[in-house]
Amino acid sequence: MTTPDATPAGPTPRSNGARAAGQRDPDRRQRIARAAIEVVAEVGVEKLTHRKVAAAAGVPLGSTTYYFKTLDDLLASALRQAADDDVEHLRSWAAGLDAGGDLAEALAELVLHYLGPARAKTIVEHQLYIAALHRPALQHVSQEWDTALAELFAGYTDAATGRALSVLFCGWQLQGIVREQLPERADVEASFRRLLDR
Amino acid sequence: MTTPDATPAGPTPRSNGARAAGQRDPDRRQRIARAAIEVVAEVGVEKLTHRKVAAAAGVPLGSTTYYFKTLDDLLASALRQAADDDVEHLRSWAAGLDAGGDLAEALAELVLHYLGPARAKTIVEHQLYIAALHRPALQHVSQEWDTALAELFAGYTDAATGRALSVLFCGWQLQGIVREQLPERADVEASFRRLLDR
DNA sequence: TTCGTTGGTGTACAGATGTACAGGTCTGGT
DNA sequence: ACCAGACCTGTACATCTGTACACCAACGAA
Repeated sequence: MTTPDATPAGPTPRSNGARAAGQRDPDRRQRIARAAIEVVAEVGVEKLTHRKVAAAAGVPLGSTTYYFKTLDDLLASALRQAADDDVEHLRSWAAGLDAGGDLAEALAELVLHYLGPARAKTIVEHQLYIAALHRPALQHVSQEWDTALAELFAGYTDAATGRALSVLFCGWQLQGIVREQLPERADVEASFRRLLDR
Repeated sequence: MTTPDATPAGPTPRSNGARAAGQRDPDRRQRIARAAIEVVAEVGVEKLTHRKVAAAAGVPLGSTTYYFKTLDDLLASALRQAADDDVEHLRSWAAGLDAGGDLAEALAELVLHYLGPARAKTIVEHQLYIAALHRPALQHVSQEWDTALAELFAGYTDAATGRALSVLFCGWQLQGIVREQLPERADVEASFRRLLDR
């Protein structure tokens, strides 16, 4: 992770089968943004550097500064990317939701998914979310993120309940990521049920 | 904030009325830790440096490295200090709570306090909390923090409800610090009430 | 008084970092 | 075939960072 020589784009000017200078690579910007997310997951926001991202993305250092003028730009794109990916994931979860099913049960399942299989993703998202606190330009991305969550949940109930569900949902995530032990599914489910029952 | 010359301990070896070398100052360690909290509040964890803390605390650079071998040590102490201060604040809040009063109302009030007058404190605490994610030695501090919260709330209800209340409480805080607009007191109160009603 | 010990400071240094930029390579239009 | 411009890369540099450490001041014991 310290030396960029593991990347396919080696120091050889050309002749290498890897990508040479001048070649178009339209996805590269997004690849770099996703690599930044990866780096944040591994080392935390406070140790995010151009060089680490370049190494993780398999691109030369100059490439990261070419696509992102400043490190904050990179962080901003990473946050946006993470938010977009997550909202999309949530929508597909909602699409697969049984119409007549138990919402409290499904929400508990979702929480445990975010704290189990998708734990790394959850951690990154919270890191980026908090990083936005000192970057006014990013705050609206974070806001839209949990607004989308609230609206999604509101679709099954009403606006106020949707909001409350999203708050509780974020709370379970936040408290979950600092503990090794997952919360009891029954406890999570019961808490959602209480918000849903009138 | 760049030059440490604003501190009472100037470069003059002695003669100055300010503290000279060799003088005892038992509170200095704690003062530095609190200064670190201040710096995090201003610039975020990712830009915490020995020098900034030294400037904020009004001590020479050598002093911060004398009391805290490494920067992570400093961050750890800051987190512990913040947690201790907060738990103490919560306990005094609980002590002043009317025994027969409405808990949902009081909790909503508390949330708005953390998002209003004590907003800066809330932001720092979340920053430090998240920073602990990549520092295993610190995770138990974060855990104890919200465990204390849950136990405090459980004192008025039961263990499961206390936990749920603390989760919802953290959720409101988290979503609140990225928005300028405070949540509606009625909404917050209603959400707590739903967890409390059986 | 004398002197060892503890507490505190200023400075130096090696390493890492963000960023600019000159130059190289390819593409698409004419 | 030619060229203008877009795309991309490697490197250099000023700056900032954590940390070590030699030095000094005060205190307390003898």
